[in-house]
Amino acid sequence: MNNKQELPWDNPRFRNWVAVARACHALERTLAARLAPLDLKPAQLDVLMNLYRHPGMSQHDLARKLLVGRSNITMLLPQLEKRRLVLRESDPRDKRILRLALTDAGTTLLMEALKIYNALIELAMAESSPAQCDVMGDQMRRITDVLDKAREAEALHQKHPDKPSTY
Amino acid sequence: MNNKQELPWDNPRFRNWVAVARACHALERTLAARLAPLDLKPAQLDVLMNLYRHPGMSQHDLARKLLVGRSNITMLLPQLEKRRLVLRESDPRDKRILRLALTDAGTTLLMEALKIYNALIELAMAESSPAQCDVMGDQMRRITDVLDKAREAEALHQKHPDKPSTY
DNA sequence: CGAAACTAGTTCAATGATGAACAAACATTA
DNA sequence: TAATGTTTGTTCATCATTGAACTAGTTTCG
Repeated sequence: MNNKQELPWDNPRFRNWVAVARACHALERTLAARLAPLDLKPAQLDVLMNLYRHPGMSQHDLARKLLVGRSNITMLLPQLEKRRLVLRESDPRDKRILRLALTDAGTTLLMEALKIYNALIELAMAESSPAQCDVMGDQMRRITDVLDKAREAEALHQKHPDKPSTY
Repeated sequence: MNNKQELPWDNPRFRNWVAVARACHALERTLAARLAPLDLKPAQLDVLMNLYRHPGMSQHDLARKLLVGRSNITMLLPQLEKRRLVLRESDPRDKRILRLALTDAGTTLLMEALKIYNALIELAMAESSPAQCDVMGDQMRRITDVLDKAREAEALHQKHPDKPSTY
């Protein structure tokens, strides 16, 4: 029996990544609890954050940024629109596209939520020096890049179920 | 107008944490795609991993480890039990408790899944040195600790909806 | 032009996660 | 022992997320 097969836990990268996943999950859970008074969920906060940074985004762009399906955005936005936090208007140049932007109320609520989010992050990372933080952030950005490229590469090999296959 | 109010994005900790969240989400998504051939989801892999490391766990312990509700475990386990990956047997000392353990098939499947997971992590973190990795992992473990303590502290201030309040 | 291919957004059924309320098995205390 | 409270796991209604199929608008190119 291959009993001495190397366990992934012996791999520092593996062990440390598991810690990342755990911390991420824990922080998201805590964030959800602290955002509850604003009647806002982490997913909605992500939307507001992205619209603040990139006003005029299309829903497709937003879905790509958030790494979720387009249909998710479709389900998510009407709630925010009804609460007058987000504006959705058709692009005159391309009638398929809906351009998204925050309203003033949306911006105000976002700032409230960001205070909460930022305070939580400060609490969680209080003992991490800025230098350590940057080392971590750089690694994370590299990871995101690698995975984006991997996703792209794989996308070439499997046809979209939407589009008719081009044989 | 308080137009010069400090944006969280100016805070290195905030900016770097956002990168963590993005990377985590991206990796989880990719992992889900690569686990699909095994008919296994990330949440199920988490269960198998924990049962491998801590055989004989109760469902409650497992829920705490995974940071999910107990009901989630109740919904998750029967699938794995039907696939003969997990054993669930009542503790003779305390008939409320169900002790969990992997079957041989469960262990085998776990090892397959871990190969995939480990390969993905190696790909994603290929450019991170072990030292950087450890710096990152240490920070993450600190974060998890801080948040666990915060959760504990808050738990004292709100009664369980389960239990009758003790006034 | 006009047919074919593509793109943006929506709908919908299936699946997952959540928390409150519950039942049964223990623990504690009088 | 009886009464009360606590812990474990389950049930269930609700909401979130997903991907496939669909509509409508746009581009490509013969």
